[in-house]
Amino acid sequence: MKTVNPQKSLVEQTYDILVEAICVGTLKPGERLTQDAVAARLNVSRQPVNAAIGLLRANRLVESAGRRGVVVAGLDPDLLRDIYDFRSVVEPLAVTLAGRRGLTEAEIAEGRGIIAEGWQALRKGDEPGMVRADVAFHTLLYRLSGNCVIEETMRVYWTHIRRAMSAILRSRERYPETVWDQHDRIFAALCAGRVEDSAAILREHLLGSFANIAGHPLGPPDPQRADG
Amino acid sequence: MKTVNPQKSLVEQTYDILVEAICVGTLKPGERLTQDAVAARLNVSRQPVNAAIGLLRANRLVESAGRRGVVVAGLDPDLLRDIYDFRSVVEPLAVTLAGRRGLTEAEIAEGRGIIAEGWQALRKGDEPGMVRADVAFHTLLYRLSGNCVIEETMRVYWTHIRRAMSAILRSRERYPETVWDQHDRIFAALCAGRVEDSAAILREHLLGSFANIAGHPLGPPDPQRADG
DNA sequence: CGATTGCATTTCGTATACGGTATTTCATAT
DNA sequence: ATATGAAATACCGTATACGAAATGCAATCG
Repeated sequence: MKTVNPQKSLVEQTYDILVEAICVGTLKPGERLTQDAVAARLNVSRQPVNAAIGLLRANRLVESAGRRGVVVAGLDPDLLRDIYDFRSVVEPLAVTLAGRRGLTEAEIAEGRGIIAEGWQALRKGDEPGMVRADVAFHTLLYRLSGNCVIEETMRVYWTHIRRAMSAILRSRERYPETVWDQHDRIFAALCAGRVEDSAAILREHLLGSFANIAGHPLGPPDPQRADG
Repeated sequence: MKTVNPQKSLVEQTYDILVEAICVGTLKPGERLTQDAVAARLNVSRQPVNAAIGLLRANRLVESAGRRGVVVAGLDPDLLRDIYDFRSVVEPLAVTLAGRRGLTEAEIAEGRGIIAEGWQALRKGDEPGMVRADVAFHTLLYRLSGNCVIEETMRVYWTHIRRAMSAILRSRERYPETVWDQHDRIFAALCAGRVEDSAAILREHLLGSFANIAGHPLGPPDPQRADG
């Protein structure tokens, strides 16, 4: 029979809701959040909201506004550059470690499934689907590395990457069509044991992804437009 | 004139106290912590303790024990291996970025000061001093990189590295005498602009540091000895 | 003697209250 | 019109209370 699903705490639920709203753009950069307002909106008390906002602050998704709540952090080009510099060494390490430990048949199948979903989303022009598959693909690489530090560190920073991706897609820019070809080749090389090839293609992929993001004006938002 | 030092919140103070106790070994692996006990000990209410323990849990310094509080995490050899694998790519990136942006005279002086303190601590056999200087040296590299992702990520993991260092020193193992020679050479090469040399010495340094840690039995503690 | 069940205790999540601090608004003086 | 001071308001940190959930232990049954 089915097992009982453990309930997420109110803190976790609150955090997830706010992260999602920030990533998809429902909560815009510069928008102010107070604990009372969020608590009223989500029909909980201030205590779990305080804890969730503490996590958002720690993950740099919001910034303190003195004793006037917090504001949703802007898309910071400097932070994104730091994240991509970071990725440029961490993700090749991830595929190196993954190649070293080898992939199981199930893991190979899982990777191919994610890539198939990415291709399908590209065919359909399903941009949110492409973002989801993109996240799933890179998260898989971290998991395959078997290195929990890579996995946990990147989980935090992917919220920022997702925000940038969503912002770019909202401005009607196209999702680069080379992405899934590159994902395909990265994974194929990894499965074939050609780890250095895989790492090289990954570095190229990251350079391209960052060039796409850097070429898009994500500068600090006009505060007057916070209510836009 | 001097600026007013803003008071640290009770949450921050509680977290710092607990981290310090875990790092220096006052709180031992396997030791159980409940919110009521910590609150009574520190003379605060449970609320800031709950928040601080949440951060400790997120930083893997404690582990949940169901509805029986948390336990201080053991020194996990797998986690330390993951951290050192991670460092092996992140720290060379840090010196690469530092070399790219160049060092100011003040930064060069600061680095030399830290290294001098390290040598002095070595001469005096001041092991806590050596650990502090070690932390300060690597933290300086992260800061010099100008990459906030490196800086913040490594800040978390250095609590684990410090724990391992403290455990090794408590077992009367000697602090490797090559450490400060290597720090000296890493920094000298960086200051001279020989970034690849600096990165190469750093990698060698990390291999040695990890070999030192890996060679020391840090395995999961005997739970019966939690009260030791 | 081992397994099961019921009950008491411990612990935590979260709601609410209170006080302090920072910020904003308004009134007054120049 | 501008500056300044006082008052009001908004917000957050933290204390406390309450209820739910998990755990441990003892009694009972097979």
